[in-house]
Amino acid sequence: MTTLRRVADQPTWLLSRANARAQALLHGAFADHGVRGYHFRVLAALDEHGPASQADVGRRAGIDRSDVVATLNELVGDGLAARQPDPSDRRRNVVSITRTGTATLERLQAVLDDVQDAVVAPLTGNERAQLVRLLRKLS
Amino acid sequence: MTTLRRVADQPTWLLSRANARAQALLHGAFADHGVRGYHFRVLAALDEHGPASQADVGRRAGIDRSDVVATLNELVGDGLAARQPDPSDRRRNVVSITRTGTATLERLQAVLDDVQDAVVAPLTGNERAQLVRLLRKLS
DNA sequence: CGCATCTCAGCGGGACTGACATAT
DNA sequence: CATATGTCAGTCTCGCTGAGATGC
Repeated sequence: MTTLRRVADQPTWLLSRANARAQALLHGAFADHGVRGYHFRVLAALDEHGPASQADVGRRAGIDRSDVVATLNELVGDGLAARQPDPSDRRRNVVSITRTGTATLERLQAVLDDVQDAVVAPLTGNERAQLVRLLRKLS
Repeated sequence: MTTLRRVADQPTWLLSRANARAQALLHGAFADHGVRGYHFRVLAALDEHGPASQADVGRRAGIDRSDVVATLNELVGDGLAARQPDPSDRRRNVVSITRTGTATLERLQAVLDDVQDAVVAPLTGNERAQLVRLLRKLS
């Protein structure tokens, strides 16, 4: 009856489905630790690249500047990150991760690792490497 | 300074990034035609599997049954789908796609095809097949 | 001047929850 | 009785837009 391709076979659908499952797992796991994906991403960006302006944090974490503000408000409020005016450019804040933030990040990374394992569980080692390689080419 | 793995190399992040890009393209393209993803998914499910109850439509399209209600309200309002009580089970509605709905679906499928091509453009033919195969194993 | 940064308010899609009435 | 269906109201994350104030 149809001349259409099966939706369930199409790349964007598969991408969306797989992502929805992974995100659902992550949301639940992160929620147990009182954080959202944005929190982890910002902390990870700060840990990876060191202190930076909010705009740079946003670029590195793939988060809009306006969302970085709210996320940072919460992280600073929880003592996981620090925000100080940049003396060399008074438009900017220098954002850095605190010791508490690093400790939290390590716990969150362990949580993420578990989720990763669950997500890619159906794949062999070779397939996992292949998947990462292919997805990297799409980003 | 960090003992953490680079976020940008992790499967769920790559999945999320690739999906975000694809969804952004889809949102824009579908918006130009006045529809959202849910509309397309429901129409495609009806076209693929034929008339069904709302609960079945939701299962086939991967949409929660409460969201199916709102989506169907809009599709029926636009004359793209029809909703009739099921005489053999008075809890159910029998939902079907209209001729107008089929015509719209075909246009939307063409829109989707263009997006698919753009999304997987960085990949070779073999890589695209591989990606689909791997993503299917994750769903 | 143009441009970047930070902030605030708000929007909209998508996924989900809880509850309820009705019917099987 | 338990279960399935349709409906309604509401929540949450995420991604995004627009505007404004400040400083480069």
